[in-house]
Amino acid sequence: MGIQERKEREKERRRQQIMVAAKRVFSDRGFNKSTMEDIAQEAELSPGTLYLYFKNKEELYASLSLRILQYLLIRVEHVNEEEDSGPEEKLKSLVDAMYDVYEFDPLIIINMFHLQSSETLKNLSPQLMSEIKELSRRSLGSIAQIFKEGVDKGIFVDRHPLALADTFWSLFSGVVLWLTSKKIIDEKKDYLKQTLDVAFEIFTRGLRKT
Amino acid sequence: MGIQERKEREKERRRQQIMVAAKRVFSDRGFNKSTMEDIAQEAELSPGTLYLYFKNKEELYASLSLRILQYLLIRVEHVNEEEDSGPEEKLKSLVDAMYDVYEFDPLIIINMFHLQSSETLKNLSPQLMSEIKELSRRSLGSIAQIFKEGVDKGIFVDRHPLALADTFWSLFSGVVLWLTSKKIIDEKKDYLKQTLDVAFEIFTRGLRKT
Amino acid sequence: MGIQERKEREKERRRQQIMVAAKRVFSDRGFNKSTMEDIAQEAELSPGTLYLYFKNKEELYASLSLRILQYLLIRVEHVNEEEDSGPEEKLKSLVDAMYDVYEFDPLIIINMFHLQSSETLKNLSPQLMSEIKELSRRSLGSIAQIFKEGVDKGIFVDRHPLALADTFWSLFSGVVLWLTSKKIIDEKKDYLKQTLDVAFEIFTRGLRKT
Amino acid sequence: MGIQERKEREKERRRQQIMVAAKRVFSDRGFNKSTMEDIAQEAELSPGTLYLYFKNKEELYASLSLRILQYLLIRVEHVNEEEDSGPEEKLKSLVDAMYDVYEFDPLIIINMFHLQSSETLKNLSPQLMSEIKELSRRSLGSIAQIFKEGVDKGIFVDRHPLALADTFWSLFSGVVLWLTSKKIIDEKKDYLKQTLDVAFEIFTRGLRKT
DNA sequence: AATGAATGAGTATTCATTCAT
DNA sequence: AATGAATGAATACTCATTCAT
Repeated sequence: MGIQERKEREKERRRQQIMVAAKRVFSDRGFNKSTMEDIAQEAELSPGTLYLYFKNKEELYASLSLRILQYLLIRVEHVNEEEDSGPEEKLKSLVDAMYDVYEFDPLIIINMFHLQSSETLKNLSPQLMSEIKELSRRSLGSIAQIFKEGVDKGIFVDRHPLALADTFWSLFSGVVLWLTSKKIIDEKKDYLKQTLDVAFEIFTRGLRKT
Repeated sequence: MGIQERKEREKERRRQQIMVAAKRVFSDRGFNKSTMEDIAQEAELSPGTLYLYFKNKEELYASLSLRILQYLLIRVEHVNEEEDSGPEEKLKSLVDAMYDVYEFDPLIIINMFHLQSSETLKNLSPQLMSEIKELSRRSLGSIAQIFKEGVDKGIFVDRHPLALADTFWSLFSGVVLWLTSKKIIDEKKDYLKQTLDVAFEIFTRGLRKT
Repeated sequence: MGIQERKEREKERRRQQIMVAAKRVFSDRGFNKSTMEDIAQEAELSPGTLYLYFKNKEELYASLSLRILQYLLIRVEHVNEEEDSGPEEKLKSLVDAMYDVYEFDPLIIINMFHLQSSETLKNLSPQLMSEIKELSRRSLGSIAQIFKEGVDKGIFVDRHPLALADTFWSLFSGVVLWLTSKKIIDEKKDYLKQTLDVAFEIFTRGLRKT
Repeated sequence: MGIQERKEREKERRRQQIMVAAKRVFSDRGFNKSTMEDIAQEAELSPGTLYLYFKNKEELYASLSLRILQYLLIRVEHVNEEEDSGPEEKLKSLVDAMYDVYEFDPLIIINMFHLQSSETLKNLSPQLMSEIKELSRRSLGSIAQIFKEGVDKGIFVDRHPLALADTFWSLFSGVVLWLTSKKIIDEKKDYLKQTLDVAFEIFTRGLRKT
């Protein structure tokens, strides 16, 4: 391993360290209430150091989103590659994948939502932004592929696969957001898994042709 | 009409004037990018005046949410009161009601989501907060009532009515949020209504017992 | 005096108050070492208030320059309007005017120099910038007019009046800057008036045709 | 050549390398907008290395000034050593020398001016500061010597030679600064040489006794 | 009741300088 | 000697909120 390579690895480790801290702080306080100072403290670094690895606060935040999207894409593509599964089985695997993604980082939904603000996107480097767009597009496309297979085989109702993919994703993110919200308002917990189960069950039933 | 009462009415009118302005500004720029100055200007009032009617920025925002929730509750209760309708018809009316609520104020979803931030809730007066909680609870309860009827009559699958209500609400808010988000990222438009139709159709199909 | 007018006057007074404080602080420490906090303190105001009257630090600084330029232009035009004076007398009056301008605000030279930085001009509002340019142009034009008269009457050497005006201004500003600089390096004082006298005397002699 | 000496020479070469880079960067962006990082990059060194050769940013900047002053002194003393020239010829040579100095480093004027800031001088080592003072004093003294000769021989007007030297230097630096400034404000160019010619011509004429 | 000028705490970002390697 | 990653103090600017009029 050359010096160059070792340095590269060290640098990547630092980036990860910062992202882990940022994730914790952003999760706790949300984007606007989190300060770079907070994140620096959490990472046991100085504020200045953060800027050696991320152009600005927005880009640090977006980098978190990118990481989740990457994980999401990998999982979804993996589902699509299951050779022996039919559409129904793949849909089930997809639901499992979504659980995993959520557990990998519960922030995923809020991240995705945050990216909505056009103001936000102003400070993102074009490169990072196009990466995010691309990943988002590919993930959804991959999900749509599963539905297309079901539709083509006459197993799922004949609707546009992308509309089905949007519905699937909306159902997932809607439940997560809504229950996260309720958790705080009503102080209830752990209702999430059950509701997700009910939601996906009904969705799957509704999807079947007969 | 006594002087007292006339004053009260005048005060309420002012509140409404401010809320209308606030809704426009918040819709445009989102909560964090909107300044009290902006809202005051939109309402053709001075910043100081806003504080005569609302304790702070958070409370002004939450008041908007409250108004939408009130409208939501009225619509949903109205659906429940339809004497001659069966569960399927009521579900259909409910979907129509959701469209109306969304058109009454597209911010509804984002508002609901904003309330999630625990930081936010710190600045809310206990009274306003309990009103919001109560309305939220009653609206959901009223939605659940529709599902309960369907379940009881053996028309809908036998799941907990509140879980069904949560799913219904999640599906609606998820679609709105997700497509709002996509609109900006992918520059597409008007896909919302179609996707909502597909989503609710599948949900309704999935809900039926056979 | 109407309320509107009184308010306008009050506002102008505040602007002046801030400019006086800014002038003191900038004189003391120079542009870069002066903080808005310093100026606010000197003006016995809060930092935020400064921004109610000036868009940013650059614009506050440039406003000082503008004021001096206005004074300069008035003085120089006044010289040009002397009916009974010949070019020599006007040149003498011009020198007196320059003394006055310097005493009105010794910062004038440094201000003019500061405006040189193209970086600086980026933050100026186009309006303020064009005002400064215009005043600068007119002042120099007015000075050139004096020289033109002398040249036309065959009293001054036949050189381009604008070049003579530039030389005159350069001599003045050069002496001020250089001696200001020396004052600090060598801790000498009061040498300025003498040197300016010598400088202008030689310039005037050199200007005469024979 | 001993090892000690070779090291010394190597060290001096590095210093020069840094100063060349610094001159380029400072010329481009001015003192405040230039970062040590910029200079290090231009010199193809790391920021840390700069501090091995210069105590701080101020001292690096002042070292540039010192170098120009050294060049100035050499040129001026050379003029004084012209055996067969009379005061008028020497004055002409002096003007040529000033052109050369300016071309050697156009920053000279701005450098000299920068040293004015008393804040700046706080960070200079006493040694460097006294060197600069000394060089400045000797250069001016050498210029004054030329004027003294002219005054003594009855060729130049009878004024204090040092005052004449200050005037001469002020005229030169004033023209350079003023036209540099105008170049940016009015977008004109190449007017410098002409104006300097006019300025020095008038100065020379004004200096002659009759 | 209404105003709107004033406040001042809060924060992202920069960059000269240091120091472990 | 040279590096360059890390530091953290410094600062322009914003904006929710107050309060004298």
